[in-house]
Amino acid sequence: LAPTNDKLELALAVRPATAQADPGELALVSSGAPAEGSPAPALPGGKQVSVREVARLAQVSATTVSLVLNDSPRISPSTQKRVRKAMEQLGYRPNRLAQNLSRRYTQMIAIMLPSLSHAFADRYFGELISGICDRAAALDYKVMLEQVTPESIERRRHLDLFERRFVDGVLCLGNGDRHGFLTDFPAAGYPMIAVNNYFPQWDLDHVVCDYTGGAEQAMNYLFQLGHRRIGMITGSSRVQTARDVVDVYQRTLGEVLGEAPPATWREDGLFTEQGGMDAAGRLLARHPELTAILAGNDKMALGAMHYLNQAGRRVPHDVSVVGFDDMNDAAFANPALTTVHTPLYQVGVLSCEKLVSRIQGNTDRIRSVLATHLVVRNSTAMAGAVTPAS
Amino acid sequence: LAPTNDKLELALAVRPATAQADPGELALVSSGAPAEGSPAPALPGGKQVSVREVARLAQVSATTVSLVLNDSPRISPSTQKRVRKAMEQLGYRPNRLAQNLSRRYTQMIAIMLPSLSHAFADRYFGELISGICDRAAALDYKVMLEQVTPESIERRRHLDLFERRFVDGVLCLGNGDRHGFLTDFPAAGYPMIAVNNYFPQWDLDHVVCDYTGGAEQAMNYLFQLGHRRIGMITGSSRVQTARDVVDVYQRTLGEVLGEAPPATWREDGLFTEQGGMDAAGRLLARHPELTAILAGNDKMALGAMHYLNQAGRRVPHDVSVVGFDDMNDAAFANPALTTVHTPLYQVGVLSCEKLVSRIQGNTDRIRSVLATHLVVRNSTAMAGAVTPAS
DNA sequence: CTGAAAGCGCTTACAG
DNA sequence: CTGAAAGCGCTTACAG
Repeated sequence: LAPTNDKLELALAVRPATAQADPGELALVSSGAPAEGSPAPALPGGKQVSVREVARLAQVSATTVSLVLNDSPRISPSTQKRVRKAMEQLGYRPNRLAQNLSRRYTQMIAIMLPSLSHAFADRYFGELISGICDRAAALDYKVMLEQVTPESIERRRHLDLFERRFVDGVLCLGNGDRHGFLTDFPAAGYPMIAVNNYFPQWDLDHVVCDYTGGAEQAMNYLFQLGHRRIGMITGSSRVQTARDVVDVYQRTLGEVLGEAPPATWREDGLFTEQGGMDAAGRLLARHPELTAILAGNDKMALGAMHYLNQAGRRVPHDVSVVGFDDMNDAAFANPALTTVHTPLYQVGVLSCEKLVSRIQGNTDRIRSVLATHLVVRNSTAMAGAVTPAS
Repeated sequence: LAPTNDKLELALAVRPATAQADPGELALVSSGAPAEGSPAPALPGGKQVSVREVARLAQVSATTVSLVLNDSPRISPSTQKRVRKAMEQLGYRPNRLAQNLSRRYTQMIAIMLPSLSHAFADRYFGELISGICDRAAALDYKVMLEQVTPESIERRRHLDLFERRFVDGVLCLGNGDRHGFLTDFPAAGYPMIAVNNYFPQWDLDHVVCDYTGGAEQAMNYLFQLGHRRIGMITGSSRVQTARDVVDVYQRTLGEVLGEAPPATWREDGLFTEQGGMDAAGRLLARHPELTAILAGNDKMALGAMHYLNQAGRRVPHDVSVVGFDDMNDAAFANPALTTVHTPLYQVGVLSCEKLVSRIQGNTDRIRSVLATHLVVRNSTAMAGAVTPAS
């Protein structure tokens, strides 16, 4: 917005109490404010202008107004123009509630997440939601935010969004194997897509990042640097994509070592900074000979680095650390974090797109996988002058 | 959810294609699935059950059903019971669209933010939104997410949410002085609250953190540590709360020094990690004698620490750094960041609460300020064996 | 304490 | 190409 525009808007909207500031400009603008052509939006309490008013002014029926509103080709250009002018003149804005009630859809979708406290305070969800919202806006869908609680699931209220006609479709984020309620949506015929997780046991529509491919790149890179004693901080074992990363870790390391890596090289980090910090502590207390750590997400990686710093072990000289996700601040950690980039924003965009196409009748199965790639920064180095085997 | 529950839900919802897995359990459960008493939610395409159906079954009028639904005291306990049973039996769910159209409100609010790309990928917004959503859920309001673009403002479409009856009120986050459109809401009589910023020039309702108080604590702490040559990385100059922090910095430092600190001790960091990193670079190139830096938010502080690390200047030994916000990862930075805690989650909660009370008729002005406090961690130390004045 | 009727503001067959 | 009428599924005076 140019400053000029701002001032104009301000002047139009300013309250009497503050109107004395800068009288020159205000006078100028306010004389133009009640101009003939300017739309007069209904104040609350005042009567909303409806199709009827428009119809009267344009000398047509309400039906015709509605058809014009919906770009029906059946209306002659001349009446169309007349109707549009009337709408303009009255500042007519179609009531979406009424439209929704008549049509059979709402042009609204919901983002559904588990009610972790401070759920959105997380870049992980933030990126996904950003992508969803941007795409939804482009497709002229509105988006609702819905937190699903254990209690709401138990009472089967998670279907309310559909049953009470709030939305046409739902995008589910942050779910794991415990969330059997997800299957209720397809079972009832309601459009749903699982975002950035998938469920082999339920065969749900989903859009995910390629965690397996990313983990392979990360492990290969560590191998190339000469690392063999590699620990892992795992995320939730109830999330398939998290298990995928562990599987790759186990398989590739097993191949390189010639035998399965010991289970004690793995620790659960709960997907949090604190968890990652604690896990790193347990891991290195038990196995000081580890030269590298793969973490299931960046938050755990940052927690691990925090521990290592405090414990006086230098990253990457003593221990290399690799994260997963490439959150915005990974690049600004000390040292900057080597991590697998997951295109979460794009996952959001694509899932929104797919959901809308499903809503609009497309019945293809949705199994989208977006590529990931390793981003090498400064938290990894050659496995070097390291402690002898303990 | 207990595992048992999950399994039950799964079984109910499972598709034929996958139904062969674990036949024993499925058989058990599926025989119970079509039980008599269970509600039969309308499938899409199938007829939705309406007040009329309930009325018929309960042998009353639609009016009565509606009154029961709205807990009117005018209905006798006996018919009330009868109607409720009918609703239960039919799995009746009131259509919210129809309710909204009849009533004069929607029980929906919108969170409005500027369309920064990846807007939500930020803990700052995340905390606020979490607070808003939690409170809204408790108050039985739904929340919509709306990104406002320069284009939508120019076409005055930001009022659409009200004019087209999407929402009853709006919460505006992330705005600055350029966003004159904010005044349009109160001017049109629409409930709006500015969240975590305020606008002396427009006198809008708002809920904010006490940035001034927080900045005073931070500066006093630095003074106590012996710092005098303190640089500042500023946020946007178009945001009042950001200006408040700069004002405190200038005023208190001026008092201590006996004269205004040089303008060259300040640099703009654009509220981002990268900006903070660059600003720190410019600042210390010009003024290597600075012993401390106050940053307008944590992201800039982390950027500054990243620069200092790279430049071989140790935090806090050589340079102390103080942030603002206390984002979740501040505690896990290396070193852990000393910062001013801003209760963003609570700001979200309170603004939602105030908005709803405004919607429900309360006309008091809203000027809420929530206390902030300094959190001392490891990025600050005594101004010690430092370079002589240059 | 309960019901018949009108209305919320659109859309959609149907008829012409 | 256009309109009268019914309908979406509720709520709300109003009457009794």
